[in-house]
Amino acid sequence: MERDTEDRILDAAHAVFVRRGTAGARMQEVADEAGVNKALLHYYFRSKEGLARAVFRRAASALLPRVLETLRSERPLEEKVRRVVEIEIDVLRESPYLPGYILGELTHHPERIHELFESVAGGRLDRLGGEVLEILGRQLEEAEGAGRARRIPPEEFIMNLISLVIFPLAARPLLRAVFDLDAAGFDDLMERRKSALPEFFLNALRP
Amino acid sequence: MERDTEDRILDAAHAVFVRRGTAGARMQEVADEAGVNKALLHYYFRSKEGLARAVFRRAASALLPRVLETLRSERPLEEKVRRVVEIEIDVLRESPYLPGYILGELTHHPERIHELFESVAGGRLDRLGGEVLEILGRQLEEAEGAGRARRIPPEEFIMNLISLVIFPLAARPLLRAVFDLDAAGFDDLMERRKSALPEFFLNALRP
DNA sequence: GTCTATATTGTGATAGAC
DNA sequence: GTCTATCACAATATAGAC
Repeated sequence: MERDTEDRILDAAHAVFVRRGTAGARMQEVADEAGVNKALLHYYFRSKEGLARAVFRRAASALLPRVLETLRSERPLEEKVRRVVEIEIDVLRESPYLPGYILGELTHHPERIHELFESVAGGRLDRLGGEVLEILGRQLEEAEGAGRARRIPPEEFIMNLISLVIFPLAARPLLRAVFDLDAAGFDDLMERRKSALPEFFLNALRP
Repeated sequence: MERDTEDRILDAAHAVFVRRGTAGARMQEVADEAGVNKALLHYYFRSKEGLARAVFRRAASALLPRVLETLRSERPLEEKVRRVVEIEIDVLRESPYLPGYILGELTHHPERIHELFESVAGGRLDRLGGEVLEILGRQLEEAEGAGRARRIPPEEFIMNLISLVIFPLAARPLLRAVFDLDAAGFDDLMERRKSALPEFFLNALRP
């Protein structure tokens, strides 16, 4: 059965906007990709800006919520690290343009951060962030008390983990050039990273 | 004394293109910022694409060469780590949009990677990359032999170091939102990072 | 080298038939 | 809801005077 037209348009817009960036995307290309007429895009989303917001919200939803939920859970730290790494690498293998798109949008349209807020935790990203910090802070203190970890603030924990996972995928073309890798070589590198990265990261936490 | 007109235009274009992204930048805005007429931009750079290439090359030159040179030198590993962190944080404090711009451009115009090649090492980025890998590989082996480090491939060393330095600056608006920081709070975080990050990273290398 | 004026095309958006 | 036709203007690029 055919999907809803609105959904088809949003799917098409997602593909086009993420690949080209909002400013570089063309409404005509979205219409072609969705197999409908340009006018329909305006019927459903009123303007290019409206479509851009919807796409950005959806893109952010694909990346953030699962990671934040994992970090907020009561699993042990070691498991959190392994899960976050695996989730992100798997999601982004299917969507190689996603991290570059989000970082580019945040840079060139900083006001889009509001969309990101609304796409997560019902607009209370700061509150969710606070919860995550609290839980991680507690876990890190416990690990420190038990001599299993050195002292490290939860902000640093999150920032470093996310950096290590996302950046190589956002900088894919650059890394491929510097390391002289073809597409398959890069995929191998990422597959190895699923175990190498947790090892590296957990080693950094040792006392 | 007045600078060269061509330089003034390139400076203006750099400011505008980095802030707006290539697709979002307007030639009129560049002309206004440079204090000249639109037509002059075409006189010096022929087309918007020509200007975009010049800007991208220049932006890449601000980030990559110093880091690659540092990594290629014969300094001890510990010092390399500290220097790379300090250089990048200082450069990017002055140019907050730079990493997001570069990652966005690489995502939306992957062919720009050629500009990046030419801006570094006279077009032999892969060769320079190879040299860096060789030197770092040797240093890491020595450290491993002396029991000062665990086994880690040089690709992983570079990838992880660069990720940890650049990503938080590229994702600045996101981190500010999640951690609920104002501009000054974020600057503090980065200043602390100059010592916290080398500590974290070097700890990860221990056997 | 630098400007004004203009050509030309691209692009988001709307009106109105079906 | 979906289409065709068209508008209005934005944006790159060029011609030609000074």
